Amino acid sequence: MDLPPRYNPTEVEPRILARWEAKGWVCNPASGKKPFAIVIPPPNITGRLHMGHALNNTLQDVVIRFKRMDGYEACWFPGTDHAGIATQTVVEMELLKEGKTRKDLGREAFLARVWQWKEKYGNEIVAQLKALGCSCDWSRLRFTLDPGLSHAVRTAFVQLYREGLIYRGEYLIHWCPRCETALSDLEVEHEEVQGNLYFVRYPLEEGGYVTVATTRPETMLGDTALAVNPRDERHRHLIGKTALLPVLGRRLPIVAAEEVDPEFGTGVLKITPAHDPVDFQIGQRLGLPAVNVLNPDGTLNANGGPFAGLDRFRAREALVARLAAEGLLEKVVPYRHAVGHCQRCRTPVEPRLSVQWFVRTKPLAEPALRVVQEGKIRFVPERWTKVYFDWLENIRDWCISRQLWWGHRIPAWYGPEGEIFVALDEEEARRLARERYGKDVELRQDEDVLDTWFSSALWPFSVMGWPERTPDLRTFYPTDLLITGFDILFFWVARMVMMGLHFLGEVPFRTVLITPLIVDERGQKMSKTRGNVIDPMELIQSHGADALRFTMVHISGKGRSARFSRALLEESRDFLNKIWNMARFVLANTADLPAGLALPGRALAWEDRWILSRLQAVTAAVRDYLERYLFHLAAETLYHFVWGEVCDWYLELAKVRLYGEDPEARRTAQLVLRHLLEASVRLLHPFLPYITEEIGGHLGLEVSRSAFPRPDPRWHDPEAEQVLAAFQELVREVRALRSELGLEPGQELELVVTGGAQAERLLGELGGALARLARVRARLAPGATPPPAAARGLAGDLPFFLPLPGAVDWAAVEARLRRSLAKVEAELSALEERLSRSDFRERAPEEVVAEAERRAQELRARQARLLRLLEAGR
RNA sequence: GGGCGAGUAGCUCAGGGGCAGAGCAUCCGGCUUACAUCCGGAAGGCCAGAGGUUCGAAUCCUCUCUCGCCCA
Repeated sequence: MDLPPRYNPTEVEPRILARWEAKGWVCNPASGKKPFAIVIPPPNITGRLHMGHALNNTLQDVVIRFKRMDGYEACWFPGTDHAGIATQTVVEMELLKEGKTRKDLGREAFLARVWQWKEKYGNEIVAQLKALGCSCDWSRLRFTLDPGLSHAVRTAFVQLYREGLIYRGEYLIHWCPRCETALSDLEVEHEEVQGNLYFVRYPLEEGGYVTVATTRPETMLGDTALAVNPRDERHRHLIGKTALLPVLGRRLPIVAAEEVDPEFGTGVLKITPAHDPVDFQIGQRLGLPAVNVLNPDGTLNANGGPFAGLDRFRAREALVARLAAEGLLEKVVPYRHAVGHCQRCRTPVEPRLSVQWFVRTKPLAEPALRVVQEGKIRFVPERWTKVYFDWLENIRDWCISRQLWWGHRIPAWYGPEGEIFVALDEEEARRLARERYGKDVELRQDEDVLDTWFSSALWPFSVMGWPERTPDLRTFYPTDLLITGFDILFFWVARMVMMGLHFLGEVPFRTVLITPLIVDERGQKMSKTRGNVIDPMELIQSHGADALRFTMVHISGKGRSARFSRALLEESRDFLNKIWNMARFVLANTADLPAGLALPGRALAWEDRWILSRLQAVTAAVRDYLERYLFHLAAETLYHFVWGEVCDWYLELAKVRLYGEDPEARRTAQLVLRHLLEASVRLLHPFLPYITEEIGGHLGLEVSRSAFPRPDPRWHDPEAEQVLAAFQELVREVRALRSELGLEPGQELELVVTGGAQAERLLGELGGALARLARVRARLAPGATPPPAAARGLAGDLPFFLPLPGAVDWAAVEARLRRSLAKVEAELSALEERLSRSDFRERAPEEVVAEAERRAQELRARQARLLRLLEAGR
């Protein structure tokens, strides 16, 4: 067994991964084990792994591995998302390089091209997830456009339509002129931009004019009225009069509308029902016509008059110039306002009147609110509950049709007079049409596809084969946990709850864990434009997936954002190296351990009892943290235990017996070391699957399929913990004195302990350990007086001195003693002040008072000893 | 405008009514046969500010300030 002194993840990880790949993580819904299920937030097929994925999927894998080891039928359902707009755009860009557009190819050929692209690049992210160590059941890998999932989408659509929860109609929607599709409210991001407020004069029919302020003058070509607030004294007289639209001369009635804000602009509002949501409302109410002036690509249509054919922003310039020339432009003032941008391509969106499909959300939102109120779904951290409530309480209908080609085509067919036949497939639509018309008629399927999030909303059950009542569905639905970012709380989480409840009558998951957003080390959001994006695959290649995972877990406890830095990654790498060397040490020193020896029944040393006591406490804590999804605390606990206790102390203590003369004692130390190593790799496995599996291999253990340790209260040993605490204090004091006196670190000194409760034990049973860790020959001499050349110290309740050959730097010794004294006295006086107050004694819990008294007594003893040492030195 | 989060050592952050913690950085000393990706030691804090609750507040409550975010 010849392990390199430095852990090399790039050699280990691919090897372990191949082993996992060969065996798989296939779940069996009929195993009879308690199920535990997670569905993955399906990454886009266009995507490559980013830091958010790394965080998210690491946490999911931590839970799945923990549950699997803990005896659950733990199933992690993986899959990818077709991502309508994103994917279509990527392929369109590719086509553009060949000088073609999707329209040149036609729908069928274009779709063939997208599928080709998907086959080639669409599974890259799956490979990346595997590299990260994700133990998904890859045999259950799904894609949102798979036949089964497409069937689920059509089934859901048809049912919702028949229940009246999906409708079609002409409404004002958000339109992206670049993507040339409708968008839902959520896909529009508002951004403050510097624009202008244009003050335009509208001539009145009776002579004179009124001035209207607008940020989008080009839309005035679609004006069909002006409006003022009826309570506005300044303008009330205008109501009922008629204005004339500049350039086009259209007659515009001046109407009263409560919506008009008298404070904005001049207090007169132009009404453009086809291009503004508020105007649309007013127009609907007052029966005003709506004039659409925009083509789908953002150029002005025939209604634009002389500006027809111009892009909306060019048209704006041209129109403003024309108004200025005609003396109708009163002024232009700079104005900051929020403009909606397409989430995908950042193009400013336009409100546009068009016929679209919508989901009636109120009836779906109500149950989704209730299940969270009733605690059937729990958010972690809990504060996200409120955000979820706020959105659902103010929910608006969801525009689900997209004028794209890539996606689930809307299962609606139109008859000769525009009758709608919504059906699972064309055959059923034909049947419905035949029933209606009494004969076969020409049917045309709706050209549009569904919002990608519509299929995502069905994900937790569509991956399990719904609408069939599959064994997976019966066993694993509802799933237990969903881990995702807050950015898709509305897009996805809320909608899954709505759909899950509607179609299955049960929540899709019981707990929603919301992860922070990964930002760079300066706290900046990672973005391509900022150029601060970190590629997790590059990190995996340099430091291994384990190091990345540990870093992700480390920062996962944050609130809204979590800073990633390479320094943290290196810290994780160092930890891996520490684990590796702990394993190396244990393996090398236990190679001769015969099989069949067991720990129970052996005479344990203090340090054995101590570390086993600590192990059981750590095991209990880690389990508790994992159950509560407090991953960072679990990881921190293990980090401190492995490095700070096992490696820093126990391994060093074990060396005494490993290199000693007593074969039985040596065996005991070996057995404890093996036990510790094995327990450690099991505890660490969910976080660091590769290195632990590799070490497990050397122990003859397949860690990933072994049992997660359970705490054993029989090991709980407060006495041993106390003894070791005293021991550590003594070692630290001697080391500190040695360092502060500038003594040779390696030089063996004599240590004389002159008192203290644990003294005998420490010098006797732990004498060898003391010699090794503090490099001293220790002896007990109660009441002994130190020679003039001696450094004095106090460790806990143990006064001691180190006789030194030469002169002693008394100033250094004194400084140390005085520092200790100052600390003791500060604490003591605070404690005495507290104890002297009668209300403390009366009202504080008994044990707190007792503890304070015990502590005060201890401190007084310490103080006395320090004073005596200081005095003696003079 | 409404809401949420953060403010603790030089930096990044844990902790969350009863002794103020870690890692990194700094300083001093060490290649001690698991590990220099290491080991030993030291220094470093009015826990943003002001009130309140409490025997006791970094921790709970109120307000203020600063920063970040979400929704309109």
